[in-house]
Amino acid sequence: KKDLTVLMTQLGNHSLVREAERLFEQVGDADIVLYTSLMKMYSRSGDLRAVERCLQRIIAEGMEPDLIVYNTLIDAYGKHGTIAKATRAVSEMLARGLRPDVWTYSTLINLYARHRLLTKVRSCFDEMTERGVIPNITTYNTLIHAFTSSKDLTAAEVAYEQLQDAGLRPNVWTYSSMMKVYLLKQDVDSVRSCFRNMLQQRVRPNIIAYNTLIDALGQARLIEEMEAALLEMRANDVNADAYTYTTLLKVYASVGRISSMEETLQEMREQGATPNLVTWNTLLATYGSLNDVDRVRDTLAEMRADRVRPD
RNA sequence: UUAGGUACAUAUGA
Repeated sequence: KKDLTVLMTQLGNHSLVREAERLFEQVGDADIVLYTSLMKMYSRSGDLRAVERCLQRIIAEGMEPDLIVYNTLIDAYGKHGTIAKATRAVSEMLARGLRPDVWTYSTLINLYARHRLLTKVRSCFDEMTERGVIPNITTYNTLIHAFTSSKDLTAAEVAYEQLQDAGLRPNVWTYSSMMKVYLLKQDVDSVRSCFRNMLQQRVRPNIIAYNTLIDALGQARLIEEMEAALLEMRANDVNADAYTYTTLLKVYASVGRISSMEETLQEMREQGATPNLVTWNTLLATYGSLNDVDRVRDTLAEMRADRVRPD
């Protein structure tokens, strides 16, 4: 039961969801924790109706939905539903005497950010602090991302300062987010120093931090340094993923190094990374911009042979 | 059982 609980929170893949459902029914006496992870699984697979059914079942079986159940529900509405539904879930939660916590507010901030409602993002943060709920590092990371996606890079930098003033320590998510901010400002020096700062603070860069660094160096046309970063990443036992390779393909294409791009695609397959839709689109766009119709045709055929559906 | 459940970051084109 414990294992299934953990497993389900990591699933979103449709065939595995069906498998997990079977196991769930076999377990029988599901508790609220198992139900919550089932909700998250459905949320990840985008099945909002199934998420709602979980809540109904929890109630039908005489259990009291707790704060975590509602936080999961609100997040599901934020990702796949409407703000109105999320707001209703908050009211329902309050009616049950549950108090929104730092997770609830961070979820709501993220929800408003996804809907590009920057004013609501700010008012939600203010409401949180007024009610004595202390923002944590994830709250600030969410804010930084919210400001970044609405192109208010200055606000993102202010939030970064504020989190440190509040005595919080940036984590790898924070550093990656700030590297993206500097990348968008085309300030590769700041990207580099942010990465170094992360190392200095003994925060271990993960694949996302490296990918962001590689993208920034590539966009600055610092090809040698980008390749050095890739080597350093591997030396630290971080394996390149589809994002890494797609970024490399894009960078080589942008500097007209088509053969390097093709070698990289080859290497990608040798390393067992699977080209995805974005990878194929990047290749198609490259050959398309070169008016290389034959290559476009070949690439499209390869893509289909790989069972990737063009969008 | 001092166990298991919820929020945040990276690549393409429109």
